[in-house]
Amino acid sequence: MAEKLDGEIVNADAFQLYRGLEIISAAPSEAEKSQVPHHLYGVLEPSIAADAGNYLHLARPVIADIQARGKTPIIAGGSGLYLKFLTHGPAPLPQGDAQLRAALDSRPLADLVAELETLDPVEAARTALKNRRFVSRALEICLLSGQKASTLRDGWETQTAKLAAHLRGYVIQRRRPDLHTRIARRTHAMLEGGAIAEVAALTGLSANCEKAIGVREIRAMVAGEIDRITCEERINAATRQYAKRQESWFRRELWLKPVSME
RNA sequence: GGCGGGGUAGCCAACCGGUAAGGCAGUGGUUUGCAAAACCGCCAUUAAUGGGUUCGAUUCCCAUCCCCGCCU
Repeated sequence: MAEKLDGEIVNADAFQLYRGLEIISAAPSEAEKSQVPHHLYGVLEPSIAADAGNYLHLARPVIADIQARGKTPIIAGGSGLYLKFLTHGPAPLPQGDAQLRAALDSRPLADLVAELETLDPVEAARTALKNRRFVSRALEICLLSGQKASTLRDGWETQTAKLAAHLRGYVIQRRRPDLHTRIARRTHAMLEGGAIAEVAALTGLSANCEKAIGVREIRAMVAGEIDRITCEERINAATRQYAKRQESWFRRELWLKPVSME
């Protein structure tokens, strides 16, 4: 596609962004990368924890540069939130603060909920209060900005409707059985293709990268806690669940056209 | 062949006379700043099979089949 459109590929996968996770994140191979220009693959140290905002700062200039050269940027990847930042822009909300998060993480959820309810009842009412992440972020916005998260969000939400009309996008769809078979094949190939050595070589991972599918599973196998079969099956299961969440996410991204690969 | 233990959803598993916990997997969903994350909903009218006891059994009894352990 990139060759036909005289395009260049820009990564939109949260984990392929990192150096050292290539195998486990199924990043493009050297051969693929030499075929057509690829951007934002392996550009971050796995010790740093990037977020969607950081990604946007990285991606915008790269995309602008491609366009300035008269080429077509082709954004590829599966991190729905990152992609949405690209298409909708960032909301005027404060960036996450590691120290504050650590402090919030040490408190009981009920405590955070109570504080959010007094600080910003409107936001509390529309937040999934069982989800610590969401409660914590809402609270973080209030504490960092000194304003109500609900107010900041409302101002932005109204602008999101007008999505740039020049965007064109596709979601690849496969039937579940096929998807599951391919996942199993992919996992097997990873383990045969150096994933174990790759994980063994990783040190000082950010809490973020620690979550990459395969890291925990392969470590457990190397430590002798689980056998190879179990390791493979756990990675498969985690990948299947991830793929399902991607389907859910992209299903409501109406500008994306489904392309069935039966 | 004998003795003992056991057969509960795809897998693991609890309850054990009053009408099937939980976990995993699966499935649907939430989602603007940890997102390959975090969280939420759904998911056995049915307990190896057949018979009996009982107002009522997955739970008690009998038979059969199967599995595991020990003995021969």
